[in-house]
Amino acid sequence: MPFWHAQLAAWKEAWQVKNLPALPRVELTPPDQKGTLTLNIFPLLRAYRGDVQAATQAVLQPLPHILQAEVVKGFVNIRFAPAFWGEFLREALLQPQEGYTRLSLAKADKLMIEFPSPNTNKPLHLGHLRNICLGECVSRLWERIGATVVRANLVNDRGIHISKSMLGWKKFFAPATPATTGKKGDHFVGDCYVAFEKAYKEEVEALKAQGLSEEEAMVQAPLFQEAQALLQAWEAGDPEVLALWREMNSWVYAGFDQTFARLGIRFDKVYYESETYGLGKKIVEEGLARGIFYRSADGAVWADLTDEGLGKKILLRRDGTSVYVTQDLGTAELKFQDHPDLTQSVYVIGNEQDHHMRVLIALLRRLGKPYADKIYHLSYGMVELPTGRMKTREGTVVDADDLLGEMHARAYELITEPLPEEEKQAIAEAVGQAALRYYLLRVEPTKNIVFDPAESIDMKGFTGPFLQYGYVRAKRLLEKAAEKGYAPLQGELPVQLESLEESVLQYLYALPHFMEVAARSFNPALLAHYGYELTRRYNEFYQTLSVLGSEAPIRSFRLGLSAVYAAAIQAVMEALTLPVPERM
RNA sequence: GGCCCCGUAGCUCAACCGGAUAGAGCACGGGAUUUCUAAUCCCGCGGUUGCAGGUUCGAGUCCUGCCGGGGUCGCCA
Repeated sequence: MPFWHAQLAAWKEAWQVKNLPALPRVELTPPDQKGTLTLNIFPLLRAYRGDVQAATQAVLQPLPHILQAEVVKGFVNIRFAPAFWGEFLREALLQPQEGYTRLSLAKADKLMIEFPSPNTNKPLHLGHLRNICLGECVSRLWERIGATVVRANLVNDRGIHISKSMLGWKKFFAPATPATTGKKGDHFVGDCYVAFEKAYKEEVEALKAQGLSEEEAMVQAPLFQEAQALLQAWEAGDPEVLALWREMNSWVYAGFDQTFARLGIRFDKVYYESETYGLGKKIVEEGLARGIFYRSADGAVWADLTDEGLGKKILLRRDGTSVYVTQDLGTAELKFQDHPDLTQSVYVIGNEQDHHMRVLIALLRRLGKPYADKIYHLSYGMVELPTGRMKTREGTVVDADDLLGEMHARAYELITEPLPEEEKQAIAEAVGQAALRYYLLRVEPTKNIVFDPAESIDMKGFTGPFLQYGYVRAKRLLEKAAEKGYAPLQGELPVQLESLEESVLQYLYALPHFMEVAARSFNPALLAHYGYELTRRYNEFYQTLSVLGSEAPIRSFRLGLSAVYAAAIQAVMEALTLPVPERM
């Protein structure tokens, strides 16, 4: 409901006093109709026996400053008088932080938001960037509406894939290091992993040529056997294996930290699966003892979830080592040990793991964990190439660092303002990232994104730089006004407003609504579209009407409008994780 | 085969609890700058919302079936 929240509360109250059957829906009036807000009174007509006049009057009575109300079918379109907008702009300007762009709606909520949880055997790619943008954006949105947020990263630092990169290093790279090769640590380790996969594939092909099936070949290949032995040695605590593991991880972390820093994200808490899988195993043992799980003849431990349509799930291999879900059980428990007062535990994970997450929640429910129902899987679609999925082994992965560099270079080319080199670099970084991040956030999380490396990400139109540009122009306008001694919202208000002004005001007014809905629905795309539409309207206003050149009361009002626009779009960009440049 | 997600203009996406004539960007064609940054603005072109039923004052939205794409379904994470 796009009523600025404080006013909405008063209005709702007035309604409850009347004891009417239903509140009318409040919507933004569509652009082709005259008005700012529309009250949809269709649902009320029954109570008023089809008397549109009576229903309209009842609805309008508690609202202040109505200039005009037009009834079209079941819709009551309201326009507000300049006095209303003057009040609104003043309040928004007085408290751009607490009252307008930051809300106190979710003070009781405390969320842990887990992202991006990378594996430590390859560098970050475009899929991780989508994950990071979503996770950080959702975190900021909830903070904006008043909640406490704990950002958590879960590092998948153990498992067969790690053994593979370790073997890859031993066989093909040792004793080289990132330091000796000058390569970024995560990329270096990624190369080790790819080298392993290549050699492994060759072994599998050779075995298949000898008549083995694909499945047999994959298990019997010497490199795979070696990797498994390495994993067992790791779980047994072999000091030599652990030392190499630690060293290679430190290379990867140094690389990740560099990319995280460039993206401006940090975590309140980092979990390592190497530290949580033990707890996971313990939970499985307990479940086994309580008869919730069972042991098969070969010694593996299972959960039977067939009655929930989730099939059977292995929890411990026959050699006793843990699998993915085992460590996730431990991590889930640990999160609530660390923060017992969490109201929600959010996992930002791709939709390829929808099934896995359902299994995890089902297992926790069976174990009687009260937090099982506080888990929310923020599932998002894949970032695909026109040719299909990105695949490490085929070298079609779009590397995060490469893409950031490319965006920076392209943004740099577009800078026309004469500015010092250092500032140009900073702007290029801000604009490049905004284009990339907006591109990833403007699509609803559930949908797949097709990224075509041949067609670069746009900087014009429905893009991040579009929002930045609107902001920069508004700020420069305000600066120039200040130089001339013009102040916003001084003296009298204009007698009547231009429709282009009302168009901007309508959207400014709706900011808190969009902020709240985007947060609660975990859907940044809503705010991305809001920010675009708001800026589109402001640009139209800016392009068509003069601010500095207009008469005093109008100028002052338009400056107020511009100041609130700047505050609003800044808040939107911050929530969407877009950098906010002052020039471009 | 079972389950999950997706299907809207040539392409990329919207449509807030079911609401008014389904809207933007890109691309394409035309136009706007003696005035606040042209990464902007204006005009034009572009639709059987995958198909068929159902629910109701009203369906892109909800329900059923089908078609197409993707994901996933006991020992990768």
